[in-house]
Amino acid sequence: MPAQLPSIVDVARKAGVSIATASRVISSSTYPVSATTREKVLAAAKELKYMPNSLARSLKVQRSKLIAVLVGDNTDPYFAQVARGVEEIANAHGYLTIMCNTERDPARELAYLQTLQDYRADGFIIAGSGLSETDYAEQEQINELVQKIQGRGAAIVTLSPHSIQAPSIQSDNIGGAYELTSYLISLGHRRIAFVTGPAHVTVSELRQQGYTRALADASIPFAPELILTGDFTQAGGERIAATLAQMPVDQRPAAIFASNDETAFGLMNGLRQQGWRLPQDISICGFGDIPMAPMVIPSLTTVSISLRELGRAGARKILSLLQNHQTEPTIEIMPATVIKRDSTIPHP
Amino acid sequence: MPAQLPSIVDVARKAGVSIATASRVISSSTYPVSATTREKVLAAAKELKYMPNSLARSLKVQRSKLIAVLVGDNTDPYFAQVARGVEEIANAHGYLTIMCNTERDPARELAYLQTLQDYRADGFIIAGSGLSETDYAEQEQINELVQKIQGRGAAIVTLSPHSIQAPSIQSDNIGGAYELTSYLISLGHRRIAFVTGPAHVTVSELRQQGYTRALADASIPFAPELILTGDFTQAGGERIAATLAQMPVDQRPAAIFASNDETAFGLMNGLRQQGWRLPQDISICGFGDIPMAPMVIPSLTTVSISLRELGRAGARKILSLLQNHQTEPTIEIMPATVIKRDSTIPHP
DNA sequence: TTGTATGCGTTATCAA
DNA sequence: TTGATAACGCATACAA
Repeated sequence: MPAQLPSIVDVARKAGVSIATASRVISSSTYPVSATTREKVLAAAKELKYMPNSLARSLKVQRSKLIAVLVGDNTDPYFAQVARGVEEIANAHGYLTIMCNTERDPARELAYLQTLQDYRADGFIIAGSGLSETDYAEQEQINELVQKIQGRGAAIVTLSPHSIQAPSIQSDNIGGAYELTSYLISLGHRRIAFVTGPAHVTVSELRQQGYTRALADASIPFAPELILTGDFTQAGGERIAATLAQMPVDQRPAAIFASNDETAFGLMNGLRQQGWRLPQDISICGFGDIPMAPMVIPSLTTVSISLRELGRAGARKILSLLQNHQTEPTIEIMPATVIKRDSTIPHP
Repeated sequence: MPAQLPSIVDVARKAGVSIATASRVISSSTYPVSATTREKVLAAAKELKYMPNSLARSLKVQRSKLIAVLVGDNTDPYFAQVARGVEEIANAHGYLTIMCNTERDPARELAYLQTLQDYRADGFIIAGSGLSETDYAEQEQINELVQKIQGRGAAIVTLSPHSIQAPSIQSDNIGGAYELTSYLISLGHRRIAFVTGPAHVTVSELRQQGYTRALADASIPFAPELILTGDFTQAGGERIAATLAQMPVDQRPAAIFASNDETAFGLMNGLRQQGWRLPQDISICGFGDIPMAPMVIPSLTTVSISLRELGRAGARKILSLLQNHQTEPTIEIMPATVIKRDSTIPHP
């Protein structure tokens, strides 16, 4: 038998004022209320330990102060950092952050969009799971839903390339990969392998573009056999390490650029188990600069994309969109910087 | 000029039925509705692309289907795993998970509790930030708030020792630490150091208890100088490594038990910089078994406490509490198991 | 099986 | 400056 919480009606009664005036002081409206009655209301509220019902308020004012952050997996350091940045800004502005793990599954992404549309979330930050594939089943429904969400005045921002038509803030995947590859080249490496992420994940594809361009700009011929298929996991990296060990010695790459840090860790671990010495036998680098990157031995050369700042920027964008309603799919790029560490050394 | 979304009134009108019947089929109530009218309503809803307003529903039925998960920092792998487990179960049961980073600050914890009480969250999972200190300023307010939350039928569960009086599910910190210490002893070590967490963090204190008991049971005298003060961070571990290197050789520990994995990583890194060889010069182990633990070299011996399962258990507990209203501060213990890896070797 | 009407707790409009 | 009341969108007790 749960007890009822006092409502604003109780506060008004106890203070001996109308429910309207009670509401005015509680909601700290700009509407004029005399100092004395304000005090009375405040006193009554405190005495009753009144706590406003945000659901009722949200229903009435048509904004929930809820922000959904859709991530592939909140356990992944990449998404964790982004989500943290979002929560930081959101919380500072009185918004709540709802964590949605889509598992990079469009069906789950759609389901969460739907659920949070039902809750009338004010903002949606799509942090990942951007698939380049243009024909997955949910595509159409998602786009339609996005339209409705924007139509009712809610804001959507994507933080990676995505089929969703909405403003986007992205880290400089191409530029970062270009710089990193160029750095490897400057170290004297020419046979540089690239490990992709899961199929159709756009950030991986963009990084590959940067890699390809850097090679081209250095007039290094592209070698298809040096493109290895990973999946953004450590296990995937280890699998590739096994493959690498099978390659004829003269075909082996002198350096490997893994499209994310986890994969690089898997590579390091796997290669070491095969008896390779790091970084003497091969230079390895990753992408993302997750917290563990400086900790491993040898410390990992990688690209820092300031995930937390990306999350902050996304949240700020949501807040500004909520002010001046805009839906054009503009795109802002956040800088990425190469972090040189010990896992990459000059070519012998 | 945001467009209005269709309401159930529109659906009812379009279907040519009363609001009540429309509501019955939309909310899939058990209330009998003829097949034909049901079809009409469904058709109207689909045509209007109707999406129910969860805020209104929540306000009416007095349950929000919101679960708050209070963590110290969602970026910390410990909390990330727990939160993932919570979200997994919550989502499967139609609940939304709200991420609250308290930064281990009681003031922020209180603020979030308050905010989510305002949103009438159905469940609160306090995953961390349990302080053993009994006299921080917010103590009283938090307890009072907890009473009100439980009083209105919402559920609270803590996942670590906490001053909050509520059902709790905890991993076996004492037992795990006891087993781990015993394992070190079985390897022949006698001078075993213990690195604490931040002051007053209870999980750290419990782990220390396990450590102390294991020593006592093995009749190894307790050496106060072997208790080192850490803070659960890598940087803290590195700091301690520097201290360790200063110690007279004959006073140095043969093994170190760091109260969490991050600290152990910091130790490993710091000691290596001082020229120590691992694990030959010293055995190191941690607590938590975060994803990185098997990846570092040497792989880290630690205690696995199945964080994700802890999160799941917490969420399940919330769901069951929502059924049979209970507030007694019972406590369930989840097993912890020692994971033996390469960072610990027999004493020479 | 369907419909009417009330209320969940707010805010906002209008009149006083 | 204050107050009565409608409305936000939905679910349900009660009537029919």
